[in-house]
Amino acid sequence: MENENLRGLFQLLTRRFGLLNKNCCSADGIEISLVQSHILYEINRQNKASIQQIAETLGTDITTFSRQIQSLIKLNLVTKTPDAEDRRISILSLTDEGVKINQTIDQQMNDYLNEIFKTMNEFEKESVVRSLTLLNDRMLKSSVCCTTPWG
Amino acid sequence: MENENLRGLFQLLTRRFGLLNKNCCSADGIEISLVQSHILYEINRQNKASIQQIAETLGTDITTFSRQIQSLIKLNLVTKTPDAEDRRISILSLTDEGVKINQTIDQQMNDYLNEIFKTMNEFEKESVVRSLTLLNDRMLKSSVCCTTPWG
DNA sequence: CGACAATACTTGCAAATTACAACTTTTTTA
DNA sequence: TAAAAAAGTTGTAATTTGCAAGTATTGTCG
Repeated sequence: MENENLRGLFQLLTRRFGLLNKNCCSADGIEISLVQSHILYEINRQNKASIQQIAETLGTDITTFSRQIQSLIKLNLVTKTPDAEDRRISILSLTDEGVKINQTIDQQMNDYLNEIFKTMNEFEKESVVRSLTLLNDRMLKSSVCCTTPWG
Repeated sequence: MENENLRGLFQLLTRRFGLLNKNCCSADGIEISLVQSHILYEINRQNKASIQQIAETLGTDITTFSRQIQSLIKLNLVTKTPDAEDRRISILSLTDEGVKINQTIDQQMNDYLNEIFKTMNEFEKESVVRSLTLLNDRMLKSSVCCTTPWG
């Protein structure tokens, strides 16, 4: 069990999910990129997070991220609020429009994924969900590489 | 079981794997990008594939891909051979150096992943591997979106 | 207190990445 | 055999990205 081709499994899975994400996710007439959808997702997931926090979570250079946020603000999907206690910090949040787009994408992705899961029986489905959850948990806790204080 | 947050599971998993991939994979003094590592991986996986086949598999525009291949040829990691039967087609393959780099990255990624899997017991491990395999299979066969004739 | 370092973010600039249009070459079709 | 189609390549322009250097605010320490 030590010499599985784990990389291959992950590589294919992430690529297929990436393709799904890439082709399938615009909403309400607004076309946003894969990167932008990740940002919206993460702003929503981490409540009241700063620019730096989200940038680190996504593994993006902060200067790049700063500009990405500027774009999303122009699209009226994100807002920046100065932190009350430390005015250097900008707290990010989604606008109503941003929330809506994020939900729409969520819905679409879940629909697609459910479509795939429909080909499995209840036992397989449950096992897959449990496995992905477990993996996420262990990768989060791993000190190997690639984790930030904000998961 | 219908309203799982499947998207969230996939989003986190693929991001974490992406970070792993991003930070952890250069080899033999050659720094290659994430995109390049995917290309090497895929050229190796699909034997004797054409430029178009790999480009489609990876969901990359063919003009972009053409230039990516040019870069990899300059790095002496990939070669292009005209197809004997149809001279419009270029068959891609890895050079010895390319094979070596790909193997090194494989090794590194598998080491990291094994490190993560070490925190699981044998039953969990097996269940996760089986789940990922099943998922890959079903996504490959899915007509929903995002599959090419070459998987 | 006050200078100096550190932190959070932003902008200048240059390089890398990407994609559409238009092109060449070769093969297929009718 | 002429026209259409397919596989790649290049021109060009827009977008994305990251390092260096900047501003503004906060923390530190003599």
